[in-house]
Amino acid sequence: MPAERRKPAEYHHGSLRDALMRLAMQRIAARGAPDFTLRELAAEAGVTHAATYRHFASREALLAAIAAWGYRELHAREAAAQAEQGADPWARLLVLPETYLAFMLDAPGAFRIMLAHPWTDGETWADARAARAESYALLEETVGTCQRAGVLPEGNPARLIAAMLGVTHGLASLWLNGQFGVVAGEGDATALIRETVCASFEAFRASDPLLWRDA
Amino acid sequence: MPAERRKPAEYHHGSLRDALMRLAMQRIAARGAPDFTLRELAAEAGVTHAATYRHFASREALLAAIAAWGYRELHAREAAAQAEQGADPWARLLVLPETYLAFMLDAPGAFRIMLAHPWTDGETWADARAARAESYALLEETVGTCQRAGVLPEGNPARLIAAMLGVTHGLASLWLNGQFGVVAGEGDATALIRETVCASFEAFRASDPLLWRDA
DNA sequence: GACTCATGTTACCATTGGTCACATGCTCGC
DNA sequence: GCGAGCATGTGACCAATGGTAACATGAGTC
Repeated sequence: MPAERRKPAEYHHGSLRDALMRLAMQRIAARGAPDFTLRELAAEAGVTHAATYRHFASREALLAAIAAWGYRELHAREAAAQAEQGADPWARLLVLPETYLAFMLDAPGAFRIMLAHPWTDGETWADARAARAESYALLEETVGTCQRAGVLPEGNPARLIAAMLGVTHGLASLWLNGQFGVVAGEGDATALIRETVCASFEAFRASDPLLWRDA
Repeated sequence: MPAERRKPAEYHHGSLRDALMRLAMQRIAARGAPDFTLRELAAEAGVTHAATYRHFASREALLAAIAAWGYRELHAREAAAQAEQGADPWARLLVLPETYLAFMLDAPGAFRIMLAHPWTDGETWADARAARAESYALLEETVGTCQRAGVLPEGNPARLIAAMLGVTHGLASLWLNGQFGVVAGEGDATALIRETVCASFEAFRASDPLLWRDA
């Protein structure tokens, strides 16, 4: 981490914005909550806390920037993973939760802000919201393709999407909050999660189309 | 809310602890995050902020108390709902997410602390953790009964539980964080959630037992 | 080499969570 | 019925925090 800290001789940091985001994500991941201090972050970057306000309008804005980055990165990884899968719609669908969970392990700090942090309304989170919408659109599109190809049951796609997003996001959320041990005991939780998500998707695929029809 | 505020004449509030918890839950529900101030809470209860420390060791302890109360209340409601269902194992299982989601609508403030707030380690959250474990045990037991009765596929119960808890908790979490509109558009989100959870459970019930077997 | 703009610093502020010594009043043994 | 003791509330105080503003420094440009 001393890589972040500039030598005192230099006045300008060079990439303070990125450094602050990295440090914040490290701390969120380590402490399980965004309970760092701007002063603490700035100090580790070798800078006064007031300097942070040159790059982020507020502490909350730092978090929002992390969330936006996270959703964009996730979206990029999902798109790349789908490209590798070729044309098989089911493979392209299954790769989404896979990437989602892998990203959670790679960047738990960002993930926590993305899905366990209350985004207060207002301008601050607008960018993050846009990035999130993009990421969700990919899932919608992929599910639509699957339904048209007959590899997912007919019915209201919103229901299928909700179910899939629910399992994936739900297990991720449980894992992030350390609530997973309660239900699954010890052992390789991440493998269990991946396999459970996959099993659920298969269950949805083979399910009765009547289940997903609107009332 | 003036019910909370004692008349200035009286020195003792009478039930300050409960009043503070109620007020905190109101604010969390309204603001979507536990970003209230102890002073603000105390003022509305008609009391100095220092008085709160007679009832809670810290701000965090207040949140922990709310979480513990929430899990105990949830557990009580689940047990009561099951009792009403008689002996049918499947009905007793389905009533659990139903109660879970209904409680979320009744007490969104508590719910948010229960599942979207990082419980830092330590003594503070010990009570909440115990209450949570109790609540989860009920699900485990019910799923076990269903498997033995043949209304749920064979296989590692931990996987089935994870899947069920995943959808339920995941959709609840998405709803709480206002992320549900992104996938489902407008309309009665709560009905969609309930029905999606139910559909998922049915899909799991009718699924191939091989899906849930350990690798 | 002077102008300028981005970036960082110092000094400052109000607010917050938390503590402490003191005040008040309910309750229970006598 | 009354005094002691304990739970509960108060007021004054503290260090730390997020945030702001005026000033300093440096890099790039003409």
